[in-house]
Amino acid sequence: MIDLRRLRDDEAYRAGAIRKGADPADIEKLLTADESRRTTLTEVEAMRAEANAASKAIGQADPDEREAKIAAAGELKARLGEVEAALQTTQAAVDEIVLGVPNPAHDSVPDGDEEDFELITAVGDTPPAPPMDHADYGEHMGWVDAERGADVSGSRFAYLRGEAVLLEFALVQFTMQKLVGRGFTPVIPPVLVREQMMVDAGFFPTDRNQVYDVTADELHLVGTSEVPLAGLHRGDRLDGDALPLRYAGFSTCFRREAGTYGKDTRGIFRVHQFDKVEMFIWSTPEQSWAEHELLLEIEREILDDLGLPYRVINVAAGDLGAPAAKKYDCEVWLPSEGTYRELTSCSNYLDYSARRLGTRIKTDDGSAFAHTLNGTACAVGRTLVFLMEHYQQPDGSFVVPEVLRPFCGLDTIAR
RNA sequence: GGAGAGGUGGCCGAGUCAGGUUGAAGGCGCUUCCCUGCUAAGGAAGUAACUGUCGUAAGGCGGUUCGUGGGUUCAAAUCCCACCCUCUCCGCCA
Repeated sequence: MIDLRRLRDDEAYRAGAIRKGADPADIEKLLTADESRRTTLTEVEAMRAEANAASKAIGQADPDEREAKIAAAGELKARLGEVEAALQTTQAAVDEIVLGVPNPAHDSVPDGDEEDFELITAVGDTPPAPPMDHADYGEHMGWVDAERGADVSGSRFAYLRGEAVLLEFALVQFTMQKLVGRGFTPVIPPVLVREQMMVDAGFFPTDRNQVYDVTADELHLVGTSEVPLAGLHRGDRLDGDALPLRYAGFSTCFRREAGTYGKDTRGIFRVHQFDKVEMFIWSTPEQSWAEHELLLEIEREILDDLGLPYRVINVAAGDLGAPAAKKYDCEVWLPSEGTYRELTSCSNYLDYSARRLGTRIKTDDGSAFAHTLNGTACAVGRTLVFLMEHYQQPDGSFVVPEVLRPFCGLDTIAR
């Protein structure tokens, strides 16, 4: 949620929101609505003070004065009711717009849209297409059964079988071990959450149609463990000395992928269900940019360890999600398509999410909102896609990346 | 799934079944000071959050909050309704 006061007072802040595509007219409307809300609030509070004083006086009044005083207080209350109704109206006007205003982009974020990213670095060679793309190769190895998946659950569902499952577990173990070494606390969170959690984590109402609902119990399947990880400190007052708090969540992720018909229909590149290790950090405002770089460093290290060629981009303002002030994408070379495709990313939300979550940090002179950051450590299914293309051999066999061998006990898998 | 008990400030815990100076007794913890070779013990004072507004500031004046949301009332921690959560017992279960 946007900081209304800063939006009012800080020109650059406002400009950052507009760079992300916020309508300047909406912002004007919001500021006007908030102005009128605060005026009305002052009025209401003055009247409440009067009413409170009147009630208090009744408690101390002589019995014979009571009747008159109660009647007077009653009138006061009626008038108060009218002004309170007006307050509700202005508050509703603010609420309607405020959740739609995105977090302003950071100064270091380039202007523009999807294609206007800033290239940070590119690592490794970009090989030509292998004999089989990942979809064919998955079938060849008996690792992916998309047909049966579709029979059982519909399109974009697949069975993962055989060594692919062992590779999945190896990836998870490898990633977790690395993160524990970096001071992350491993977490397996709930994957079904209440509506309020979705709202507080910033996914509702904007991404409602991407989420599966379990209507009978009014629960929602999370699209990422970021949601329940955000809930881990909702409403807390954190001790500044204990920060940063780093969590590594492992969970299955469920996404409806509405609006992607026809895109990425081969194999398991884009599916409704996959497993992911997600990093989530609670930080002080002073530390958060350093933590953002740390997330990128870890993501790069994982890709380096897996021997995948990739590039890092600084995503342009217009292509950032609403809560992110800055986001790096790590895009890995997908040989069959001859292009880089997103595998991981990391974002700094600053205090945008914490404001809604109500997560504060105790400070000497009061409190401040925490900063939250998140990043993909390993999106398992999609990582397998890249491994299948980069590690398949001309004879159809598969060479297991060095770093995964200790975790799955395999080195070369022949067919 | 059935039956009960309960959710109060950083923590413990009164107050709720006679609604009114109770934002909330008492204790613990914490901060400052006094005493004291040091420490412990003892003594004194202070100690909720959020928010509006005024002020350069210290701070002042208000509002809101006793699980959450509604309701009754001039007035609600206290009464009513719904929901959430925790605990105990029974049943069921990986």
